[in-house]
Amino acid sequence: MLQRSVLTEEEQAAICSLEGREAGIEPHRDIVRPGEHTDYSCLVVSGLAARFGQLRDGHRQITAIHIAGDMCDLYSLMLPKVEWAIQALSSPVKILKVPHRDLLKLVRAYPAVAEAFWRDCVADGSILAQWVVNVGRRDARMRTAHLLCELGVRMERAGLGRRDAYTLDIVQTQLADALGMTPVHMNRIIRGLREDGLLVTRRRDIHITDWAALAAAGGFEGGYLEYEDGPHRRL
Amino acid sequence: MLQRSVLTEEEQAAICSLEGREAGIEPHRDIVRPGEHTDYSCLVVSGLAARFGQLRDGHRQITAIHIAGDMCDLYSLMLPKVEWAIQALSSPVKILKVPHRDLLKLVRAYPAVAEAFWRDCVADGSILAQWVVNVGRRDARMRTAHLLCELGVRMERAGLGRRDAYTLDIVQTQLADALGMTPVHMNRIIRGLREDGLLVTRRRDIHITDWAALAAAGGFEGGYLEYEDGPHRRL
DNA sequence: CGGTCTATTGATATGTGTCAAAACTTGTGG
DNA sequence: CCACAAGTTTTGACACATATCAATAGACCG
Repeated sequence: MLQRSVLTEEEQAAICSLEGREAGIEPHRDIVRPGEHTDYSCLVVSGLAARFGQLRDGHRQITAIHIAGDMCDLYSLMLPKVEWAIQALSSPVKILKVPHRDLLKLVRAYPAVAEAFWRDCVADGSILAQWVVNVGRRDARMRTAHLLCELGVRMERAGLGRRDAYTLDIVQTQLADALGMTPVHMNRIIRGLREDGLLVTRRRDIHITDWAALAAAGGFEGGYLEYEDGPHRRL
Repeated sequence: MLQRSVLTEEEQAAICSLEGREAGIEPHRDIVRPGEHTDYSCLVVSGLAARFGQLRDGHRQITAIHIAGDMCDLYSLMLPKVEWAIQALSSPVKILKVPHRDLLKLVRAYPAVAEAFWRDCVADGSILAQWVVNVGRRDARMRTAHLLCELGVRMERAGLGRRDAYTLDIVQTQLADALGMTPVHMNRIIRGLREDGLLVTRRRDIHITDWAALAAAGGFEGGYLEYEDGPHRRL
């Protein structure tokens, strides 16, 4: 988040001085449960977390994938009653629970920090809007390519690998849940991408052998992930 | 937006004193163009506006429908480079363009106003997350029912009608663009809902004759549209 | 009263879901 | 180090929802 905003040293120090309770969450275990009032937000320290909605029949749709360094559930600071679940994905996830009380004290003391957090929520919303486009108007192959590109760019930016070579600790069924399709179909799509020489997977490692081709196959334009400084960031 | 947050009279007055340039936008005309840096956000005064993303092949996906009273493109206050378009829907739309400069001055003078705007962005994100679920995991009929329920609740809350009887100045093709489907299929789905006695349409008026049934058909649970006061809204 | 949108309908094509089973991994305990 | 269990990936055959193409009918507007 700190990359997205311009903050003074004092403000950065204030953020870093936040204390929280560390917790390790087992795969498939809830970090946040829907319908609850939460009084903390979580920083993902390591691993992957996913936010998702669930239908009565049990089908689930992942609405966000959070990587290390993401503040997940920052939304709840403004709307404490959450309507979704957040779970650890495949591996144990380490999170830091930061009480809302401390966060609010911080944002009220430093308006620029409030704006940084606010900007973070907006960035999350921009990705969400892309996901709507993805799921609504792209076919399975495009969707998959698009998501893999998005995750690559985000991973690289977070210092977790290169955009064309990163580790995604996630299972095909979960990928399918993020892309609104069936695990079976997910598998066939991935096979197709591999057969076309766009990517190689080994274990949980993704190696995009032809970035340009994958980006083209997904209609990926990374603009929505850029957060260049506007002229009016600071007072 | 003012309904979602608790503000003092002074703060409310400050918001209401914002001045902007009024403008009328013809149907299908852009309010905001993608790739631009904007220096204002828009309040929708009357009519409907839609935010959408576009694919190279021309297909579009609506990612938000803004009704009168909505602040559209508030996102751009935090990320001025917008990656989407916002257009007027079927009828002329009246908007009020409020310069970012004034908005920033306001939020920096009144932290509670900043939080109110921030909360507004988060509310938009909550709807967006629901749309991902909608498009990703519900079939055409459910999706349609769900959206009609959502719009009903939002219309009612905005004082623009009743949840089961409101005017939606929108064309079937645009509804299809919001739901990620074909105009032809959209038409068949609406016919189905009518034949099942769930709703009646006349002109642009929607009359939901059996709210409970429509909500059930859409798996609609309005929780994500509720913004009850948390205990820590004010200092 | 003709022209341009919009809504409606039909026939057919296709992408994706569903069901079912086999092959492969990974981890665990003997 | 092997054997087994549980989870994951892969494959096939088939069903079904939705897209596509094409045409007609109706609404609205100048």
